[in-house]
Amino acid sequence: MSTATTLHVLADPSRQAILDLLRERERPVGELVANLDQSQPGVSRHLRVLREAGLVEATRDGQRRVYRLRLEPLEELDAWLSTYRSLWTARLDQLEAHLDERRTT
Amino acid sequence: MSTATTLHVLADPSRQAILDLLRERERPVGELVANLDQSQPGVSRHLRVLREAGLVEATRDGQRRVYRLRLEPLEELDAWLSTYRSLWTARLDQLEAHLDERRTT
DNA sequence: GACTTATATAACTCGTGGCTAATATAGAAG
DNA sequence: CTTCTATATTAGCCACGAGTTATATAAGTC
Repeated sequence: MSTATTLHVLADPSRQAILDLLRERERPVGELVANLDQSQPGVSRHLRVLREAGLVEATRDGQRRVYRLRLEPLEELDAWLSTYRSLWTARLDQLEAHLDERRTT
Repeated sequence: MSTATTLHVLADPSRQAILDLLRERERPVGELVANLDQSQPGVSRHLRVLREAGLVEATRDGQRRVYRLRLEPLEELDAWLSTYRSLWTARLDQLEAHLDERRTT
């Protein structure tokens, strides 16, 4: 899944809230609905989007479906972001170098 | 600016392409247009969105406007992502611990 | 099988966002 | 002040996405 997809899926407050809940522990849909101030179909729809983006996965438990977090897309996003991270660490390095120079001269 | 805003703004291929170009060096609008296979108004509109999200900033140079990257929102995004990063580093730690245990027993 | 609970899907409405073409602004040059 | 160049804004169109209500599916209970 592309990082653009992951970004788009993450850029929704309801879905962020779902991920925040699943970050603590896996949960059935009903428990998510109870915590989310949104209709059950709405939550199910978000779960579908998250599932298709690989950000969550579900297993059946009787008539319930238990959802849990999948970290892979977040790791990919982290990798993408790291190409920018080098820019601000470089900036810090420059600052340190500058301070070093001032100290030694 | 909220991370949700940053995520939404980043979740567009055209804007990602703009940031990729600005990652190398600052550039005037015309140079971006020349590299972007999109109309000038389209690029200007994306630049506005990026500007309002704090991801780029512009300075005048005669009749041109030179755009450059701003890292702050990306750093915020990185900080947000780091709350999840601990989850997969934890996973790695567990793996290591498991391997250690196998080695010592 | 009839009924209940848990979850998913469908149908619909409504706002947002991206694209383009046309126009406006603003500085540079003559 | 007219003209040219660089960039921004506006207006209109179309697609997408989020929310809701109603309905379907599927498992559990009696």
